[in-house]
Amino acid sequence: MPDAQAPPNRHLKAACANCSVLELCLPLGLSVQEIERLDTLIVQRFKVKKGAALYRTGDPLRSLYAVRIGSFKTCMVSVDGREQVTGFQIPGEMLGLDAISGDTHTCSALALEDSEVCPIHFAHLEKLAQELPSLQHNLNRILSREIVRDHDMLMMLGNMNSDERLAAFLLNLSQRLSMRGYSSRDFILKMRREEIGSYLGLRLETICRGIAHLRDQGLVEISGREVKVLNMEGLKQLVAGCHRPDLL
Amino acid sequence: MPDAQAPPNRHLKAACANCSVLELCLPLGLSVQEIERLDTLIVQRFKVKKGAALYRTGDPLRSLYAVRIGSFKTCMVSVDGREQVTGFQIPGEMLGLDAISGDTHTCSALALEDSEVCPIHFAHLEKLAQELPSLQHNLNRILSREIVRDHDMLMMLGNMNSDERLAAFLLNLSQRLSMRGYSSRDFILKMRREEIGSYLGLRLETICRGIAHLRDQGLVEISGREVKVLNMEGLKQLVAGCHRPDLL
DNA sequence: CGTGTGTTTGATGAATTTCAAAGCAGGTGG
DNA sequence: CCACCTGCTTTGAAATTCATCAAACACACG
Repeated sequence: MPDAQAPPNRHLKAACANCSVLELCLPLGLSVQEIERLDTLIVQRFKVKKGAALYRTGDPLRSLYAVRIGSFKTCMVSVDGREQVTGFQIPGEMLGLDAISGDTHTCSALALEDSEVCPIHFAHLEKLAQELPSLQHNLNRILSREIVRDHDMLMMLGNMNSDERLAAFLLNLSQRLSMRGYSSRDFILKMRREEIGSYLGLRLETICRGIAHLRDQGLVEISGREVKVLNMEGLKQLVAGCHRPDLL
Repeated sequence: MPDAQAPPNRHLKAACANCSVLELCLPLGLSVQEIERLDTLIVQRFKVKKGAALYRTGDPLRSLYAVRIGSFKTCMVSVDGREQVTGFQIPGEMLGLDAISGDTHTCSALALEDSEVCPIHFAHLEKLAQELPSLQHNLNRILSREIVRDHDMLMMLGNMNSDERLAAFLLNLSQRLSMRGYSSRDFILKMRREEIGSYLGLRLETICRGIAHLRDQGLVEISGREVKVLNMEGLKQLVAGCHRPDLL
């Protein structure tokens, strides 16, 4: 995962200079005027300290958030204190989409490192989207894409063994990072083994062993949080091997 | 699950007489005029034979679908032929939301019994939603709710053992059926053990054994596809016991 | 230098999958 | 109407994977 600094991709930054609502304005060809109107949504941007909550389960939905710098995990907590990580978010990705359904956040978003987000006031967004059909269309797509991602997760949890899950996780992260302009081969994990495990439905020890297996096969080199992908194709084959090639 | 006939709930039927887009028009208080305009979206409704596909992975998105009668499963298929069931849909529920993100269906929807659906032409829906803010808001919520549901599934797959998953599945189905006006205590499963297993990330044999366990505890009476819930509270305790009480 | 948090590795046991076989129900054709 | 398929379900026994428990290690920080 990236270090805590703005994404290096110049194209992205240029296209959406002042805001970081990449997800909202980039995918579709909005006009400059439209982007400027979008900018009016961004009344502020603010920092979240490592370990702090951007929002918590039960909080009323005020804003969606676009990650500008840093990274987050979203997680639900059960009575007995166990937590389930439902996702990791890196710069350019959205947070809070689950809250639209009931005007209340259904999970907590915690910063994995010192981070910065752009809040997007939801009521204003809906109002503006009403006037900008392409914005609305875009919002629909973003919501739908989240559904697709979740289905991919379900597929993974239903069909893959521990090593395959880990490989799929690394590939997915690698691909998302490269989309944002970071290296797809060298990156830093911002989360602990335990959090990866929760996300993949495994224990932290199983993650450690999985890492050892991938290392033994010469596919990756992982020491601590540093990841070097040595054999991208090999990783993909591992994932595709028993099951799905299309998860990427 | 219900037999293949229209939902018995008179209130629902009355409120949305000709269409079955319950999800779209009911949750929010639309005016009669608005509902009538919504009706214009429903150019037809059509039947899908048991085992037939409503749409398949890769099909272009033309319409979303509201299930009117019967039931469906959505599933993704891997190269080696294994399938992953990502959901079951009963009358009143929506199909196809995942296709919005890429204008292409990312899973296949197969009828579990002779069924009937209302297609909702998506381009028209977006157009109409532009003019009816409450409709748009509603669509946002529906999409978001799908995300919340998927997160609940992730939580379940990550935290629960086989018996707990099965109990949670039965409770969830029971609750959805009762929302549509069917009995929450007696219903017919329209899917095979194997499909339940795929959905819950388990093998069909494990489902069988789970059923036996629930029966031994006097919680349910299941013979073949017929389900009788004997102790609803007991089921809930089982689910809540080790993990999450809020899944319902 | 001690303390705390996070990671790694080993040994053991439990839960689930796999393999196998038998039972059951519904439908078809003799 | 019965016999016989075929597809689905149930149950048992063995094999495997993953979780649990436990201990050692690494590293950052006061």
